[in-house]
Amino acid sequence: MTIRPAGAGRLSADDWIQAGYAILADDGLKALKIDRLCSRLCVTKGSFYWHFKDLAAFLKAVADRWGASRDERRAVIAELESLEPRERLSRMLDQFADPSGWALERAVREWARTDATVEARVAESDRWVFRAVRQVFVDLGFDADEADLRAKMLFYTAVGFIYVGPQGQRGGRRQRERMLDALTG
Amino acid sequence: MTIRPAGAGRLSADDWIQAGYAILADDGLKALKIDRLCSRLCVTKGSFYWHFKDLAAFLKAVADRWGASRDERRAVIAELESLEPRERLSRMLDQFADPSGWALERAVREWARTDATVEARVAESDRWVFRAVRQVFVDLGFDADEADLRAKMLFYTAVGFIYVGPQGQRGGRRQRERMLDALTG
DNA sequence: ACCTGAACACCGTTCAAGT
DNA sequence: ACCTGAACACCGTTCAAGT
Repeated sequence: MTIRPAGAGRLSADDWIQAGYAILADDGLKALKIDRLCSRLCVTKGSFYWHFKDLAAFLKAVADRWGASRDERRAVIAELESLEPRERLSRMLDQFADPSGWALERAVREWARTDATVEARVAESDRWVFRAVRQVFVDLGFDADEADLRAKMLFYTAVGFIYVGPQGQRGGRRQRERMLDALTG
Repeated sequence: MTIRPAGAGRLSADDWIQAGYAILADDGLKALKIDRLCSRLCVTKGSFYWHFKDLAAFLKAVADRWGASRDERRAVIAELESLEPRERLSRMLDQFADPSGWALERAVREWARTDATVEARVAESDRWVFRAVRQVFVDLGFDADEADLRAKMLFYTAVGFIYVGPQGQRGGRRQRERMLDALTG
């Protein structure tokens, strides 16, 4: 939230991870260099190596943190279980429609292409979310095949949207609801 | 297609670009280093700098080549115009369902996140394809709003699939056709 | 405990010299 | 025309020394 002013006390590992998140979201994995982190945090490289063994350890810490934030989102979605299916779907989609995490999400998926650990985390998160979406369609009374198909359409649409960004007319929440109506009707 | 055997004559700029494609698809943009290209082609760095001004010029050449291959695909899709809409959609989706280009497609989209030129090319390609898909739904008799919505669902589903890979049961062509039936019905 | 500053290895880049 | 091989600048890494 607040940017650490230059010379405002010592840093924690957390400060480095936050800065890593920001660089990742702004300019992607390629830009995530120690020098860049240092200039952002107004310290020299030695400081980095006091907090982290090496770049790989730092990146692992960043990935762990991302995994933790995914676990939080999973908990939020799990709590929707008590809602009726159509409403549950609506709330799930709200989670994805928030653009504030898209840049980071893309960056992490990009990262996953060249890092097996990150890839495994992303894949596990995808599987969990997909199953939750499929379950909604099962709860709506569709048979296994039909639920699978409809869950795919919705899930891939959401991921695809994060990558491509808005196309065509401005849709917004209204169009999202119409899409859900089409998929659940 | 064929790998250039070590010591088999001199290289062309084209050989470098091919090697670049392969590295990009295999291990992403981060792995696209001059040293890596050289060891793949069995030459030293000086050779690279005879063919290309610098790394940026090489990357531009690779991007141009990708743009050219997109123009070819665009032409293929444009030629489908004479087909009836439902069949046209089926053929379009066949273009996307071929996994052989997915790794490169992801790599180029990843690249686009940190390169404005590549980003512009990808965005233009996306716009063109999206409009072609939307036109099919218009031709099927849907009004502008409905065609826009259905085109989004199909387009984002295709892009999302390329990123996430198969989820749930094995779908294949049969499930693709069922999805098209659902979207066009 | 946390950081500086200088040192060293690696990859992008240059260039004179080779065939 | 096309390539080698050695040189140099940059960023990841180390470490003795500072507060």
